[in-house]
Amino acid sequence: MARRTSSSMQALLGLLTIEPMSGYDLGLMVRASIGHIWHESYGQIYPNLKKLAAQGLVESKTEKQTGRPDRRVYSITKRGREQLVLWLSVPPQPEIPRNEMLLKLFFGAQVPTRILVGNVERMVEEHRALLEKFRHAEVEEIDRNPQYPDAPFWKMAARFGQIEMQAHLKWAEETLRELRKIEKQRSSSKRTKE
Amino acid sequence: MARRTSSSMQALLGLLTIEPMSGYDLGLMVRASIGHIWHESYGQIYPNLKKLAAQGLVESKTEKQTGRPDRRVYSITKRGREQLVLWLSVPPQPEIPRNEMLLKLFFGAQVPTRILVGNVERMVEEHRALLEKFRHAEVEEIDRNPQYPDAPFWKMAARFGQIEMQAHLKWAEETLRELRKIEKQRSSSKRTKE
DNA sequence: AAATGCATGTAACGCGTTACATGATTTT
DNA sequence: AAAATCATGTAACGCGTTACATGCATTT
Repeated sequence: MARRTSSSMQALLGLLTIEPMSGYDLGLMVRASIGHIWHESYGQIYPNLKKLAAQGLVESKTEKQTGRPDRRVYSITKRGREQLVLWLSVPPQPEIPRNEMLLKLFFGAQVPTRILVGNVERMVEEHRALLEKFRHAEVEEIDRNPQYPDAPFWKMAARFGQIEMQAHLKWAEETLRELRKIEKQRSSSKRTKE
Repeated sequence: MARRTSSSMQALLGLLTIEPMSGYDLGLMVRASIGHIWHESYGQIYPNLKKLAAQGLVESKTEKQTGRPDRRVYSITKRGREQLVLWLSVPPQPEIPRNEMLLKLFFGAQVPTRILVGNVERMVEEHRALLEKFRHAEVEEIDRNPQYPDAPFWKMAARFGQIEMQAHLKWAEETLRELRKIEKQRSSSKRTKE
């Protein structure tokens, strides 16, 4: 049996402690606010909300809206909170690493250096954009609720993202310098061969 | 259709550029040497090697051994190398984040602080152990082949791991301080209530 | 007129892990 | 005597993505 505690459902349960939300809202949230911590696709969200409801961990009511489709808003139940605390008390399993960019760099000797340079440069751009986006979203969210009991924990998670990204950017700079050195060496060794 | 370029097979193909290896060797390698970059389980490795062989991207020969089971050693073919270069030239897709530890911290208000402290402390221990392990493995591997064309790229990948882990440890220290502050606040507010 | 946003959902499929099976040898 | 190491493999299952379906309202 492949038992894995399905952290997907627990994540949804946790997010519903913040406030009642629809599946759509949850999707927006993982995309906009906590995207650097956790991701869920809608293909996961909707079925899992149903399952949570079947287990009595959340309950839903339909909100009629004019002009747009009805919203099915979920809120966490008392039993849901109890279940969440259980899950939160289990030590998190460490990440299993699968960094495609690093792997491709690891095999870098097989391809022209400019491809690797492009990869790293693209990563830098993406990182800068993400850093902006999440810093913005988090600062807003935290400052909107100054005395909120969640605020300090959100800040810690946000800090992780910032510190990690800074480290990645530092590495990227260092690596780009190295790659350009290799590029020069290769082109000069080509010249001496001719 | 869910087409995902199955980077698992490409990873195996890439590793076979280093030297011919058996499935068992590949498993050892991802566990010991490049474990912070990439992971594969044996349940993936063996079937994927078969598929690669069926496509003519690798070829195998059986090595008889006395006393222990025969080894099926795979080597990459010319077509395999061509295929690998194609894959290496495709921009890597960014990681999809799913950090269980961070997520649990994000919901930290729901549980006693000591649980979170425990989680972070466990992470620090794991990180220190990994840092040791991989630094060791990489230094060995790189220094064993000083003039090897792969060496500079392996170094870059190794540097990534080091820089990232340092950043994580820095964050962990900072976070432990914060958590202890919160712990004190909570216990003092409990006293004033009594 | 076409595209985007709001909103919920299902089906198909691929990927990956875990567990199991086998069996000899060496270490504890 | 039991456990670990070497070595290859298969089967079952869960997780997650992608693609598709629907349909109205607003924006371009």
